[in-house]
Amino acid sequence: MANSKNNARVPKQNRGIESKEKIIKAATALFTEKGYHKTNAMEIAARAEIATGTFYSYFNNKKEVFAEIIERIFRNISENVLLNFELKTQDTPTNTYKEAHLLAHFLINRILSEYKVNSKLLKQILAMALLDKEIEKIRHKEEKKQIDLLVSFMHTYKEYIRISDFEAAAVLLLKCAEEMMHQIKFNSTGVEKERLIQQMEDIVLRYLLPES
Amino acid sequence: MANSKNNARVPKQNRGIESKEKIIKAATALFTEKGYHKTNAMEIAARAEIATGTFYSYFNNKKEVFAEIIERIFRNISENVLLNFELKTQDTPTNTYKEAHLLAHFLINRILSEYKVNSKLLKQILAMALLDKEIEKIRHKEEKKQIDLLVSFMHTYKEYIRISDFEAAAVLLLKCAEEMMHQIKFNSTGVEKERLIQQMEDIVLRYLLPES
Amino acid sequence: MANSKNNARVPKQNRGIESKEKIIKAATALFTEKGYHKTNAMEIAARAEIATGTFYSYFNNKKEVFAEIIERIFRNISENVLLNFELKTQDTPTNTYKEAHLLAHFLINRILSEYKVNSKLLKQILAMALLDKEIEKIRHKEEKKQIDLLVSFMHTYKEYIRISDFEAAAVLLLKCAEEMMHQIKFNSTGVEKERLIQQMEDIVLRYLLPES
Amino acid sequence: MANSKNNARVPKQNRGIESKEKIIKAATALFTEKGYHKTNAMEIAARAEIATGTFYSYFNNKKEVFAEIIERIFRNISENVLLNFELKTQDTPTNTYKEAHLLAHFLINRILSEYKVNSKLLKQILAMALLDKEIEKIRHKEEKKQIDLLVSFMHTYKEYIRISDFEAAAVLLLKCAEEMMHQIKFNSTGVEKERLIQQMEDIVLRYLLPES
DNA sequence: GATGAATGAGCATTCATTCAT
DNA sequence: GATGAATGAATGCTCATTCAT
Repeated sequence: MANSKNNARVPKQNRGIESKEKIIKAATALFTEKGYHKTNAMEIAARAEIATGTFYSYFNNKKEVFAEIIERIFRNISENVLLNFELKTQDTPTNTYKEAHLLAHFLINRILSEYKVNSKLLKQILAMALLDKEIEKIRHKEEKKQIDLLVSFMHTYKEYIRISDFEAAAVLLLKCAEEMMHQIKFNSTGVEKERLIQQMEDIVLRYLLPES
Repeated sequence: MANSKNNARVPKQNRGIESKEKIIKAATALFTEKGYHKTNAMEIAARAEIATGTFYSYFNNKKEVFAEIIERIFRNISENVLLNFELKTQDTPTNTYKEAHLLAHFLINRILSEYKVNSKLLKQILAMALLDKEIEKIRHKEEKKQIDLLVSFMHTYKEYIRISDFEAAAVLLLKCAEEMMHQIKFNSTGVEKERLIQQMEDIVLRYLLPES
Repeated sequence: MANSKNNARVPKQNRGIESKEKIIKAATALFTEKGYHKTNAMEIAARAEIATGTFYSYFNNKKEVFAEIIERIFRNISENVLLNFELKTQDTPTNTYKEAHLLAHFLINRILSEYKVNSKLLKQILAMALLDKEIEKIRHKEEKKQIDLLVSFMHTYKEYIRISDFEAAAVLLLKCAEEMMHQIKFNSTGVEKERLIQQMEDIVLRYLLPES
Repeated sequence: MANSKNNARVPKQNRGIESKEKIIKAATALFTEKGYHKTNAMEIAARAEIATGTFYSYFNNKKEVFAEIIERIFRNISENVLLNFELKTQDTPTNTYKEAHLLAHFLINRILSEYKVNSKLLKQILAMALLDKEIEKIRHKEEKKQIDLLVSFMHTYKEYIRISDFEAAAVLLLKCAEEMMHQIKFNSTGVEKERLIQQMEDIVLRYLLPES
């Protein structure tokens, strides 16, 4: 496991890049359909229409493919978030209320739009982040980015915000928004999406905005 | 899988009850130490100092032990919560502010005290609830209980509370508190426990209490 | 297997006889439903509503129960056959043709009426007689009886019969009749019962009777 | 059982074909020596000098090897029978008696020559055809072929034959011949081969030929 | 480089049989 | 005598990984 030889090939020719892409595509499909634990390397290779041996020239094991998949997903998300953030901050803000709303919308919509990820695959990612140190690390890196972004966002509007511990606030608000999103995606409690979003907005506004 | 014979032995003699307890104790230890997936039935039996066959007379497979373990944990938690709730509501409340504080403390402390569960085992439970339908069901049942309890709590103090969608509020607040607890337990972001609790309290008070 | 201790208890008290009967009844049901190989001792005991240990005080293993069951079945059959035979031979025969018909009917009806045994259990018995020496021996003993009976029957009417090798004839006719019965019971070829019986009669008459 | 993954490898390289043949050879030997039920997959693999896993890449379980073995045996038999049949019918027949004799010999000799199969293996096949639906199906397919062939044979000589229900006749004659063969092979009654064959011929001739 | 056959340790599960109560 | 819990060897099957072609 830990002492796996680090000899996974980095493809430089087109054929190699193609094979790697085929593996990742096949693995994503299988992890989504059957879950990470019930998928095995031979199966991924078969679905990717390559030989078992070829799989092992690109990845040392199943976990590496999974890691690569979630890194790509997170990279995608981060790019979208950054884009979103820049768009929002380009607008010249005029009043407090609008700012706060922006913030709330930022949180909610970003999270919602981010996780376009297939719900089954998302469950696999969340579970693996709990079970495996390496996957956990990848997820934490991503979360750190989001927190930093939110903290810097708060800084931009700090004069309109009633709280001061931006970091703790960012952690709680992001986690709360994320959980709201899971509730909606996994639909575990049966409370409707609209009601959750409305209350989430209310929480954010009341928490961040001073008495008007 | 689905067609597992429903022939798990129900111990009638003292010896049998002892064996079952030994299995659950050993399994809990191993799931905590090595995680669910890296633990196997033979190992549990060995640790419990019983034969492999004995394991399979009490449980049809590893998952059933896991299910029994978390059901016990949740039963424990529910009992504690109920106790806590009854103690709090016996006090004769005098003013709004105190009520809200009670609510906030209720949320935070309950969650904190609840999850005395070993952090590693907790991760296993959370992960399995994402990966396995049956474990998910057990967890959802528990969450439903907690939501209902919080909703009924809000009803008791409804005249002091500014919001009206108690159900959506309960879901969000519980999830947010739970996530805060996970942040503290798993210490992923490095923000200190006290700061998180303080902000959490602030969120709850601002969200629930009207302008004073 | 072979060196199993011969310590199966012979029940002398009523309770013991009852238990043994319960075991045989339960085993018969299970062998019929699930087949011999998929039935196990614990299951028989459970169905008989006795303890596993009790099973082993009456029988040394599963095969012994099976042997006892088929011995009883064969004893039953033999008694019926003998009865049938005696009834037929009491009639004072008057002409050749009638005798031959009697013989044909004897063969056909006896076989048909004999094997009232459940078709699934019959398959198990036939298979076990092929797979296991001891069961084979029990079956052969039974077949020997039937052959002897048929041979003695032929002797009684020898003046009307065109053949002389009674033993070989008995073997072939019995086997042929038995197979006809299996065809009817297991319905493998789809040829109707009546057609098979008619042709069987024809075979017997032509074979045994001289030109009239 | 029923939901066995249909992933038995079809060997493409020479090495693979060799392995599959080695498995079938080893399995045939073991089924013959020890019987189907007392043989297990690991043992077959060991005898074939391959790894357990290799066994399972070519067959999903023990039964599949058995099925393949008997299918090959039956294919062989069918080819021989067809050949035999064609040779016989090429001769220009001249009289009734000779035809009937041909038929009798066809039945007897074909059955005898067919079952060159090892007697122990034959017992296993017969038993499994009684115990297992899939094996039963394979055997029935083979029997159907033989019946059809015999019926068409009777048609060719229908003017010399006294009976009209060819299908029922074919079933009974084949079954009777088969049982005779088993008597000879398994030698259960002690009646000599020659006597049985002579009576069998007599049965067939009397049954099929009209009074001359 | 790619292939896919082979490996074999590893794991889940069963069940005939024993034996303490 | 009866009980039923305990045993543990046996077996079916999987799959990550290697390596000859």
